[in-house]
Amino acid sequence: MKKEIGITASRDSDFSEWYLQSVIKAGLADYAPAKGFIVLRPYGYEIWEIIKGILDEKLKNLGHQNGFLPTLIPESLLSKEQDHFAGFMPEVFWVTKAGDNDLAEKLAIRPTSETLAYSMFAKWISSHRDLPLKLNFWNSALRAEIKSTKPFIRNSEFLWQEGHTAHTTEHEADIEVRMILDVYKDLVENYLSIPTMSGYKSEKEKFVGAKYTTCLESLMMDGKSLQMATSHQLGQNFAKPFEIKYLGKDMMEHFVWQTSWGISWRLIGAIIMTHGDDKGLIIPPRIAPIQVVIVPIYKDVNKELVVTAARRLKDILGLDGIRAHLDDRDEYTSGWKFNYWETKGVPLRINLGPRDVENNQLELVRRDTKEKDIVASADAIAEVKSLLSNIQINLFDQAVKRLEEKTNVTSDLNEAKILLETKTGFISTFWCGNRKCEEKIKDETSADIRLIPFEGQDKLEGKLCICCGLSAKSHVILGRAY
RNA sequence: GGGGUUGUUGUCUAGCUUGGUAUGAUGCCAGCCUCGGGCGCUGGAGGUCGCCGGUUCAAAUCCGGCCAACCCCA
Repeated sequence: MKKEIGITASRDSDFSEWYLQSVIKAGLADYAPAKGFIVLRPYGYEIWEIIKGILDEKLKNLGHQNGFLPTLIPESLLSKEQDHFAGFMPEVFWVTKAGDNDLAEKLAIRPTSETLAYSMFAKWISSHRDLPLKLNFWNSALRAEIKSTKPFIRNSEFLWQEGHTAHTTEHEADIEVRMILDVYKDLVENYLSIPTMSGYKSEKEKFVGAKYTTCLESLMMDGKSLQMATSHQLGQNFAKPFEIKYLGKDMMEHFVWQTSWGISWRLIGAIIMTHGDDKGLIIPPRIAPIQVVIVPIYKDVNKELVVTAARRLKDILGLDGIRAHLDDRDEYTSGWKFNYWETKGVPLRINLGPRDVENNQLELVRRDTKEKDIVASADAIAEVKSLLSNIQINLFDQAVKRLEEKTNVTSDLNEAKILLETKTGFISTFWCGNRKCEEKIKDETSADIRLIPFEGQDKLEGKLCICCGLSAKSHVILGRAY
């Protein structure tokens, strides 16, 4: 009350500092001793576990199986696909020694596991009966980030999931690519409450080694774009150097068609940058480690009464599958706890004091709108459930509104530049497909072609490239990206 | 890759211009107080002043190098 504690940066005037404080003060993560690395603390890890649990189930339902790959990759293996190797080279960490002895061959700490996985695929696949092979790996990847690190968004090591599949036909791999992207879209939109745009990456921006890349892009509160997920059609680019071949029904040898795809803990950063406010996090209910926190309010004389009622309430909610937590710590005042749980982004709070116990009622406080409501104890479960789903939807709707407001249409490069500076966000426009233009757009506006949306590619008649004015080949979305 | 800002106790910070015993808050510990929006009181512990070197009788302070974090631009 008297002092500025909690988050001291304003979201709208100092977004970067606000983000940092939100992450640290909510107890999600902390800086690690080694540069560029962070430590995931229990609260942050719980969010990751929940996201992981949801996605893992979806992937298994689609017939994917989990495995685990080693962390080190021999240089000769990593370099087998040349584009891939050249693309990752600048950020690879190398292991060159074992104790005091130099290694005969350098070992790369995996920046991604395509080469590892596919050296194994070559051993495991020999018949069309072995296909499709659909594997998924929950692990970490290391890519050296020396400058511009940001917790969850850009670090030298990150947690992720990488899926790797092999198929008999190109078409089947195409379908896998899109199906996975749909799974990701469902996860991000319906669980994280973050609207996404989906489409293809340009040739310049696609995954190194891929035939094409599809992606989900979302708009953060500061108007910058964040890549949420990618799903790649690898064609036979890896199958050939790795000799992943099978004997088909036609008695002939064929190379497989492959896909790879992933999401990372970046999504946690996206949640913060999409929903947070000046008090800190707001976590969508479906992925909140604590969905409802109960804060008892009492004096010495009625402590027993209130805490007993609070315990009972917590148990009742728990039995109904609601992740409820009772903060019965005696050393903090209720007012302090209100602020504490708001910073941590718990979507719903129940204030329970002597007055409420006496009147068989509760006070419900939503994190997103800060609205307070008194409800009868008998209706607690129904009210909590309805509010949680309401908050889930409201967060999504708010984000959709922002996305719409911040997506501006123009076919003039100068205007695009002005819009990017004044209104921030996305520019919806057209492009001739020429890489020179793509680079010029970046030079002039600092904005990339974030994606070539799946939608709207059939209305190109008479549309001109924003850069060169020649007739357009694609509808594209420009944005400044993380 | 280029430029800028900043490093003082767990955290934030004063002191640096003009060299001389390290400032305050918060947090932490013990006790009291008891809670409807970061309560109050008393006492206590906590420091290689980012690191290395130089100048000096004396360096948080001046000089050089290095490291790290953050910001802006490519």
